[in-house]
Amino acid sequence: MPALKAKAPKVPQAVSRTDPTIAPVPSSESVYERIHEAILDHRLSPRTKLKEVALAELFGVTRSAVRHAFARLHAMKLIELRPNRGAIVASPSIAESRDLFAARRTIEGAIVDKLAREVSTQQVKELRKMVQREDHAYRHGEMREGLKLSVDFHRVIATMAGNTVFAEVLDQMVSRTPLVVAAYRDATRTNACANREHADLVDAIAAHDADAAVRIMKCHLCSLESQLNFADDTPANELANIFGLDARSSKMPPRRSQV
Amino acid sequence: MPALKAKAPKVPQAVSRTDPTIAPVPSSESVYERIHEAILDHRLSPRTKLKEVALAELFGVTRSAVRHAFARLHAMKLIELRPNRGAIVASPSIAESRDLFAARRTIEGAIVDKLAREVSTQQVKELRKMVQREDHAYRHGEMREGLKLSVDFHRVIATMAGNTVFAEVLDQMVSRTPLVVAAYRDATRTNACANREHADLVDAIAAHDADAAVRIMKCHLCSLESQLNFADDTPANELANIFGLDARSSKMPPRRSQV
DNA sequence: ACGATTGATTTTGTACACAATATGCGTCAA
DNA sequence: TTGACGCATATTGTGTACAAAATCAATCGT
Repeated sequence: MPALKAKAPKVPQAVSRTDPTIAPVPSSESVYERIHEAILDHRLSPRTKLKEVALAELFGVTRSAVRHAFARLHAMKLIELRPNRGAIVASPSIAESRDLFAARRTIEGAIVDKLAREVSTQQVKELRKMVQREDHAYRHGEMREGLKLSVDFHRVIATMAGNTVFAEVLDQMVSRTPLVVAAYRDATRTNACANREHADLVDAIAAHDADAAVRIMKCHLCSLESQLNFADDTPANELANIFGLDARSSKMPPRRSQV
Repeated sequence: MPALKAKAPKVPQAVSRTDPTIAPVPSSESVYERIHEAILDHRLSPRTKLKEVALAELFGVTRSAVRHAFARLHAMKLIELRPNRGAIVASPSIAESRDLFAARRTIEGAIVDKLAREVSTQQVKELRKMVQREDHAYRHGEMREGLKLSVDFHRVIATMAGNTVFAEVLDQMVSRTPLVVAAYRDATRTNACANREHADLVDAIAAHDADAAVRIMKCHLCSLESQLNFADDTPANELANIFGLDARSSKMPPRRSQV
């Protein structure tokens, strides 16, 4: 099995590190980003096991790099780190998901309130451009790109509001939301991330109407949450609930796609 | 110098790990906790350099353990990790400090609002006990213990409110606050962490008066913030401001106590 | 035939060695 | 005396080897 790894123990450093023109970034950074992105656009489902060696070989880095990336992903609450049992992508519970949306409502409410009062015309222009690009993506059926832009929209608003602490906190929450959606998406409903609401929000912000902006933002988040199915009335889960055990661990075959 | 470290390369694992009665916890955990506590009660000042080997020897662990602890402390924004230049305890900027307090006001506002509506008599009893212990500590001049209890009070309130996402986020913010205080404490003012305000807050919560509770909490945080000195009109800092450089790095001798 | 047990294999945890980088000091020239 | 340069030292970064633990499979006993 370990057939393609036999070299002299010295000169372990890749030459690219010494050549400043090729790769000046620590290798764990790219691993972090790639996993982060994969989780964001639903290529990695909740509960998927993340094996260190498999990922290391896949990305052409060492296990240490993967491990560093894991530490950061865990800090962002995107993966779970089970002692001696490795990492799996996080699977937020129903309660946690609800808490997340509740927290987003109050934090993003505060953010748009602040932004609506202080926004510059330049910023409004940028926001309109973002909504337009998002709209374009959805119209052309580029769901993945649309989702990314839609997530970025929330991040940009948080950054524009100018409170770095809020922006950091919200970044984590926004990153976690796709996991919630992946876990509880209602298959019967279309999840088109209501682009119209983003446009309305920008209008309210542009008009410096803080109250309206807050209302629209909270409404937007509620509408997102309402598209999810927290009922979970499959037999397996009812049993799990009855005996007070963890729900998703005993689902059908919960897509333990090994990578 | 490396006089007391010469043993066979095998059997590197400490025996305590194999003996379940002694130390079942990963060694990095204790390092994390000890540094965290030291930052919390001002034994470690902002900008203090944290050397890996020194800490490893001090705590009797390996460099790896210290490194893991650093990763977590960085995720909590308690230390800064400068590539190739090691770790220093974080020194929040003035803007960041203001943002932190602003964020705490809206988040803790939301938390007490929720708690005031749902609190149980049992929880009220527990809160009263906490205020009492805090009061006791301050009356007996145990400032360090009082500070710890005062911080815990905010954490307990967040936990009681029952939103885990808020509780986690607030935990980070509460942990960062002592750093802000350490950096900008006004020497001329007494920083007795107004115990009276905690008692009033519990009264409002017990009375299910959400509006009053929110008002008192925000007022409490404003009062904390107002005890700080963000003016920073020392000559050194004026120069630093004029040239757009970081303020605290050029202060007198900013206590670079090496540990 | 079913469940428990043991051994082989896989997978994670951690110490350590060495490389890369930064820091501090002494020297030298202007 | 001041500033720049270069060497010696100190400190951090990372790959790798080995140990501990978990997982899986086959066997055995009931």
